[in-house]
Amino acid sequence: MTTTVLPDRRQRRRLETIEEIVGVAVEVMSEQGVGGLSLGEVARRMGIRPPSLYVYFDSKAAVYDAVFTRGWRSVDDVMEPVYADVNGAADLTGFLLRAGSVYLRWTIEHPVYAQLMNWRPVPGYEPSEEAYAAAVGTLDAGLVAFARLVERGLLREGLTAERLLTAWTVLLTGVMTQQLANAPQESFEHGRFTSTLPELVSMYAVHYGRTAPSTKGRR
Amino acid sequence: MTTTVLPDRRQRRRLETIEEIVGVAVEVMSEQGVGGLSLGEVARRMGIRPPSLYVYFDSKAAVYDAVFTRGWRSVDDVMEPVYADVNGAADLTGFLLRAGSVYLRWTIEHPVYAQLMNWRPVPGYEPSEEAYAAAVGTLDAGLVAFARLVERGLLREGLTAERLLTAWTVLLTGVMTQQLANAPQESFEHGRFTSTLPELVSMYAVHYGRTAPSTKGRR
DNA sequence: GTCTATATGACGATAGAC
DNA sequence: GTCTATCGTCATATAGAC
Repeated sequence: MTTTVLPDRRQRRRLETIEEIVGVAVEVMSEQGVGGLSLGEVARRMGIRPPSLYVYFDSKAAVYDAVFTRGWRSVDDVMEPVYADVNGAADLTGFLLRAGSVYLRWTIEHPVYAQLMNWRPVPGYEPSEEAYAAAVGTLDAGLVAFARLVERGLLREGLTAERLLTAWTVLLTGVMTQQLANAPQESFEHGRFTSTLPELVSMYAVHYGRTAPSTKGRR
Repeated sequence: MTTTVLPDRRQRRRLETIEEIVGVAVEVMSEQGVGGLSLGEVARRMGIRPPSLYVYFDSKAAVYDAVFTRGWRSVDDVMEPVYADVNGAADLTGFLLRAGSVYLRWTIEHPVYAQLMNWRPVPGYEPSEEAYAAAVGTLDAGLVAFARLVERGLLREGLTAERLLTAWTVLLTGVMTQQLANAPQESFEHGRFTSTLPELVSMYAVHYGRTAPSTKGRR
């Protein structure tokens, strides 16, 4: 009884350790910079020796891959309820405002993840094929949502969903990059760049929406 | 005669060496990543020993500062003729298209500079006050140009030049970041993100311009 | 202004005992 | 799965001779 340990329990423990490593790694990156991750420092904070980390990750790049993948999965999680509403959204502006807010808030509150996912802050590292697939998946979900907006007649016809989404992501990436690079300590609510979102949404909606979203003059 | 070396000549030689160091440093960064700069590698390529570099730069951060400063000065140089035309520009769209093209082309053709200037790719480095002043100067020149556009009636009144410029830089930063992070090898002309510039300019001009820029229907 | 020599310290990763 | 020991490499920066 005391000697028989279920394999499941072992496995669970192992997964917990992996998650702890990832969490501590993100913590180190938030203090030292994304490119300043050191496995020695991670081990030190966990109270173990550096070689023990290699039981769970083959290399430092594998740790970055884990952070990269978890980042995109986490974005999936916060965007999913937003995209689920794409059929019920009354107007384009409201939908984009919500989608943009949720995404941007996530990036401001997870700056380490956002930088690793959207910039190239780590010399010599680029995501593995598997890790990259997570990013593609998130983009695909966005594509589906935008295609639905076109179908519903909220977005201009004659343009591909890809093109509409590209312009949209350019806007969001611009806000995120400016905010994280120039005023990273500001909150999502009070950020000098994040607070331009409503105006950018309006700009986007006027240009790419099927009808002007809040025009009084109809004939 | 042979023994008397003019101080001017010494000084000139010294400045040349400094520029060579900066140039080789940028070369190394373009191969190893912006955060992967190594002074040993710079010395190796110059055929000198690492300690000799410290005659010209006090620290590695000073080299980064030099690159950072030269980057903004170089942007000043390419933008100056564009801004000089702000009084002669016929329409908003044309002016913004030219300004955006010149700026974005520069960032795509100087990716190392652009990343150092606009992202935070180097753990532990942030620009010194003097270096930062160069960035502020470039921004100020943009502010002056945008204020002039407001005065000339090409941009909407009732908004500060700051706000108009912020929205504009968000657009450009979004394009730059997406292009450099996701498809850095593509040229300015054929980049999948840089090629959206005309559309973004149109979007911006419709929203922030005083009159719709290319509307056929007038009554 | 260049060099040699060195201080000083990290880092990622592996071998192999327990 | 943890450890000790270590390999091999590289880094920034300084002291002091020439």
